[in-house]
Formats: sequence, structure tokens, C-alpha cells
Amino acid sequence: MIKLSTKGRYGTRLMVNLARRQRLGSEAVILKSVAEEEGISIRYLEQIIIPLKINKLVKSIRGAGGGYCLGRKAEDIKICDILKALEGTCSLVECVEDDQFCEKTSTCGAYEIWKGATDLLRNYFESVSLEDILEIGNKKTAAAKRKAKPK
Amino acid sequence: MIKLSTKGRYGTRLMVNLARRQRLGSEAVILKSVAEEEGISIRYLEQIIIPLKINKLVKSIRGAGGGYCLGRKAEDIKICDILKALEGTCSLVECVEDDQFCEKTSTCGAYEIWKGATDLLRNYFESVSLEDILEIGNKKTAAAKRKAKPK
DNA sequence: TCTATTACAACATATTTTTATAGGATTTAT
DNA sequence: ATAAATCCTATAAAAATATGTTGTAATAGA
Repeated sequence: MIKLSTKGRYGTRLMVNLARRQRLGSEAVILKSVAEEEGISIRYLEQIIIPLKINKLVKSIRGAGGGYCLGRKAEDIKICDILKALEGTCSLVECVEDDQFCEKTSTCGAYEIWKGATDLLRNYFESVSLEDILEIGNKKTAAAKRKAKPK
Repeated sequence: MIKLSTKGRYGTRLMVNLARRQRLGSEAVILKSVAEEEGISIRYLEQIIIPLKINKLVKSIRGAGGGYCLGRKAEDIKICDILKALEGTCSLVECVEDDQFCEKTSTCGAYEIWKGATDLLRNYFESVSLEDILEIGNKKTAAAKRKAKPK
């Protein structure tokens, strides 16, 4: 398994959840409700959302009646932004980002492979926004409805 | 970091090393020399090579003068084969491989993203063979030589 | 046949990172 | 004031990442 960590996965679901609820009209979304909907421990989400907040991907409103909302428009938040905030980088291996990391990069055969794969991934994650994901979700739901109630 | 584990990384370097030495005429390559060349603990390589052997990506020759060699031609070993042997799968998340893994896949917005990224990666890793990597390495070396000794 | 070399195996141990839970402090609307 | 939230710190549990030890088995070459 080329592992996308739980931080990256849960954090993305958190952001998608926030985007969806915001589109449906919610002002501030409380983390507890996200935790329940997504089936993730609220204590863990609290930790995960910190870097999202630091990177201005979400804004927080403290106190009663508070919660979280997106830091900017859903179409301006790319998956890559989320992963970068949570995992440090969007790449598969350190050496692709940091040429100090390994002294063998100039002779390493595998390097070119990790570079190629990382570029592919980064391109993809840079191209997809939260808005795009919501659209995909809508199509899925519509398709499911057509299947359930044909004609 | 979307992490490619050390098993996957070291294992790939091990295989590339084996392929290169084999092309240069070595019969059996002893693990100790790979460990030294790659700067990886031999103890760890011993653990990593076990699944490579089980999956017939390498053959072992026991006893004095023994060592390891590729299980088949370098052009017939794809990166994907190596990663599958070492990491179980070539995918970013469990749910893409195993629909029993998470009950939310039908409604999960993020699912389509992980699926798309995984397909991209798999395609790429299925397309690159050890032979291809050696060719890339040759070009790099040639380019470096041209640069060092121009005209 | 003996010896050195090498793979193979089964553990044990240590360190670090990831994953997750817990308790309480702080802020704020009502 | 109180309840509802975020915020902050500590700790626990599990997995990944190694390293160490003590062998056994196979084989080439002297």
C-alpha cells in the first residue's frame, strides 16, 4: 500500500463535508456533527483541523454557536492544498522535494520513477477542487436515483 | 507525504541494483554488496527480499558463490510487480481495492478522488520496467559525462 | 573431507511515527 | 451564569522501521 495517511484521508473528508454543508446553507459547522456523519473520532478531527486552520483552509468561530467554515470558496480549494497542509507535501518521497535529503539522487535509478509518479499525482491533485468533488457527488446521487426509480 | 514505505523504496532500489549488475555480467549478486552500495542495512534487506522471492521476482542461489538474481528478464519486471509484492497493493487507499473495507464508499465524496489517483499511479507503475529504468540511468550518466568533458 | 561463504530462519529488542483517546482550559452566545 | 463550542496538552496503543543474536542448510573450492 502506497499509503495516504489517515490524516490526509480524514482531513479531505472533513473538508468535503464542510463544503457540502456550506453549499446547503450552513453558516458554521460544528466538528461534532462532522465526526458523527463521517464516523471519525472528534478528538482526532480536532487535531487534524489544526493544520487546516493554520493554512487558512478553514476558519473557526469560537464559543457557543461557533464552528468551522471554509477559508475560501470551494472552487479555490484544491485537494493538493489539503494534502500539503496535512502531509507536508503532495509527493511520494522526500528526495523529490528536498535534494539535501539523500546524497544518491544523482545516481539513483529509482529517483526518476518516484519523480514521474509524484508529478502525475501532484498534477492530478492540483486539478481537483472541493467544488469538483461536490459535482461528482451530485452525479452519483442522481444516477443512484435514476436506478432506484426508473422512468 | 503520501508515503511510499521504506519497504517499497528499498525493495525497488534492490531490484534496480540487481538488474544493473546482472546486465554488467554478474551471475549471482550477494545481498551484502547490495546493502553496501545502497547504504541499507543488510538485516533489513534480508527481510525485504523474502516477499520478492516468494513472488518469483528474484531467485536465490544458496551456498558459497551464491546470491540473488532476477527471477525473469528485466523488461518483464514492472515497478508495479515489485510494489505489489512489498506493499500488498499498488493503490493509495484500501477502499479502492476492497469494497468491504468501508461501508461509506457509495456516498463518500473523496472516494472518486482516491480512485482516480490510484488508477493514474497504477497505470504508470505498470508501464515502467526495470529495463526502462536502466535506460534512464544510462542517459543520465551519458549526459553527466558530456557535461564534464564538453567537446 | 574440510572450510569458508552464503542463504535462510526464528526470534528478540529498540526507536520512531502514526493513530487515537482523554482531560481540562478558554471563548462566547444566550 | 451556563452551556456549547473551540483550543491545548498529555498520554496510550499500534504499526513501521530498523538492528541484533543465534543459529541451520547448502555449496564451491581447497
